[in-house]
Amino acid sequence: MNATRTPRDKWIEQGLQALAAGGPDAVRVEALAKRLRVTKGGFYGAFPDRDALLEAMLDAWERESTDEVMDRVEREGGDPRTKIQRAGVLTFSSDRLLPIDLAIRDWARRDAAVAERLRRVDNRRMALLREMIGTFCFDADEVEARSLLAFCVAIGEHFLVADHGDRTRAQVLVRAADLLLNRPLKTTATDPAR
Amino acid sequence: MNATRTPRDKWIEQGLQALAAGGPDAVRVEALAKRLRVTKGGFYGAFPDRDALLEAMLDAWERESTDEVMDRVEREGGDPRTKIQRAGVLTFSSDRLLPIDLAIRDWARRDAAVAERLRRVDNRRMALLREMIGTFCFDADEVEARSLLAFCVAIGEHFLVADHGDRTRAQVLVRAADLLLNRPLKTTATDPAR
DNA sequence: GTTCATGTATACGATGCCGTATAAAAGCAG
DNA sequence: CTGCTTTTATACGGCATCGTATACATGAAC
Repeated sequence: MNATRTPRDKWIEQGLQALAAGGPDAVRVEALAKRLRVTKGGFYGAFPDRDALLEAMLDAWERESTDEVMDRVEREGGDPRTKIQRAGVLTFSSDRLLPIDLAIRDWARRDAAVAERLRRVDNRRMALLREMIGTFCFDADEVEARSLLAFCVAIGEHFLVADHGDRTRAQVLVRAADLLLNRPLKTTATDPAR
Repeated sequence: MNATRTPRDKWIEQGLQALAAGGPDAVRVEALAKRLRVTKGGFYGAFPDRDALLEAMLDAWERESTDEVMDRVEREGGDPRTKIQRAGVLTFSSDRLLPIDLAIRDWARRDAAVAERLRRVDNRRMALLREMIGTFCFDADEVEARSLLAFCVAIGEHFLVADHGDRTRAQVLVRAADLLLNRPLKTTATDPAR
């Protein structure tokens, strides 16, 4: 019936890899074909044109990075903090999803349709963050601010190249997470006494 | 003596605009020539090849976004917080520098040489942040964490598309800045009493 | 105004890419 | 095995781009 020797999914997956590695401009039909050890002949049977592949890639990414992650987070349960941490791990520690995510963010700066998709995804992630931070912080404005900070650091961290002296980036991130996610947020500082 | 009708600088500037608008792949000799209302004939008198232009663009950007900004910050003086805020304004509120900065960050994820330049720039910015935050926070680890948070939000903010309900992004950012940069960092929350 | 250097236009070959057309090949049904 | 369907290879036209070559134009020096 349907043979489908190298199916749509293979093109989409290879396209996402190319996107992650070189941005949307790197998603080129013939290059993907080469990596699939095939010529582009079959591509135009699976997709009308290159734009259709880009759309399908975005569909796949959106589904994978919302529904699938959320499903797993909910299914495995746990308290709010555990859930949000798992969501973070599932998307931002994934060698697979993270580079795609970052590439799409840059892409979204130049393409309104991509930005619209990213908005849906980001809003769901922000909702998770709000929920978690709202369990220990009761000022709605501050919840929003902390959520934004947490999200920005999860993303922005990968766009910074600064060093931290003796410390590793991971160590600094742990401390930053403490500041944002621990209840008292006691500061070391400012000793009004002296 | 030297005529230089459309000099190197024009090509570099136009190249940076193209970079900001479409990433490194958008820096194409003939496209730049068109925008300069010229053909590419003269380009290869000013640069040996396209790569030389990219290098020159990075040189110009690096100089402009470190030395020039730092010079102005130092020259105009003020207390630490004023200085760091001015540095932030000069680079991240500039309609000119900001898009270039973001494009270079994405570029750096794929090109080690670009990443090395960005490292120099980011390290100088982090030094400013540490200096400022160190004026009210005396735990070195926390200074580092807050500096990273501040930097990440300055960058990451532009890669997020989430909404914030009734609030504007700017309002949430103000609150976030309060959390990071105001001394007590007292949290609303957690009332250990109840 | 003549001369010279330098920037500029135009034409060229080479490459890489898209999308189409057509023929070969490989799987499936009977 | 035969015939049909689906995937693949190959070849093509068209376009954009790079970098080179060469002739033209323009400003500066004299």
